[in-house]
Amino acid sequence: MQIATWNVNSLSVRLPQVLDWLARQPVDVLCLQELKLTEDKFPFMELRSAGYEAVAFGQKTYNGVAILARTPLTALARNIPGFEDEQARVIAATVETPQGPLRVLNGYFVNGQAPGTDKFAYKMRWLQALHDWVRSELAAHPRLVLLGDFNVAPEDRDSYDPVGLADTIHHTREERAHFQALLGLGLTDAYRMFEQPEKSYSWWDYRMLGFQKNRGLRIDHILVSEALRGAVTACTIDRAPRKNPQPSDHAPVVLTMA
DNA sequence: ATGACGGTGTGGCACCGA
Repeated sequence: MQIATWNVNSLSVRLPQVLDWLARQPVDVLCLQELKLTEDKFPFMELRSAGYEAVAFGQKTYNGVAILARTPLTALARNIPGFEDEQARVIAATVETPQGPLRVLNGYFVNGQAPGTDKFAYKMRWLQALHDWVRSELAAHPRLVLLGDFNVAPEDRDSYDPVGLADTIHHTREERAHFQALLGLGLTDAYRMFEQPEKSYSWWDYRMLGFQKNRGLRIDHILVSEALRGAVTACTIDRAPRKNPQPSDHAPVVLTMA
């Protein structure tokens, strides 16, 4: 089975590309971020016609997340329980698979703007709350994936300019420590389970020919629990949609499991 | 140092993203 994550930067604009991508990459589960729309505007019908049920947690203008699946989605959760948040950043659901239930936690992690700002402090609080929640989710659901737009480049090799961008947003010691803390719960960065091309990124700035020059960051991730790790057979970044007219600035990341 | 690109809103630019 395949499960993917894609920050679409406005689902209203990108829906045709999402449908086109699903037609060519009929993944079992697709997690979306940055819907930038409310649930009353979510394209449930169009996705159903394409063979996908969906659950969505939306917001006007900013944020918004959804899970699409070919099979029913149950045990829905919105945002991090117990963490007051005005922003729609997390949706979780359980998907039935031939191997048993799979818990899917889809997050649009806080950007954080710059160290020292209120937004960065919010990012730190948010990451701590996420960590505590993921620990309890893992205890209840051994077969679990945590995926989405993490807004963290975990290592220097995940950035096109680790020296010039050292200690800037996505690259700080604090953000990376939070990423490592998630791995410390028993999660594995599926992309790094395999040999990958050098300079592999999942996001490129729209400006200054960022994609053409491959000036990007790997900030979209799929983490798998210990119970799933042995079943993972591949993890890839699909750069093709970034070449579309009117692309999202992010590319989908795809996990394949036996 | 700044802006560059793209999306959204009730707009003629500002804000946000990463």
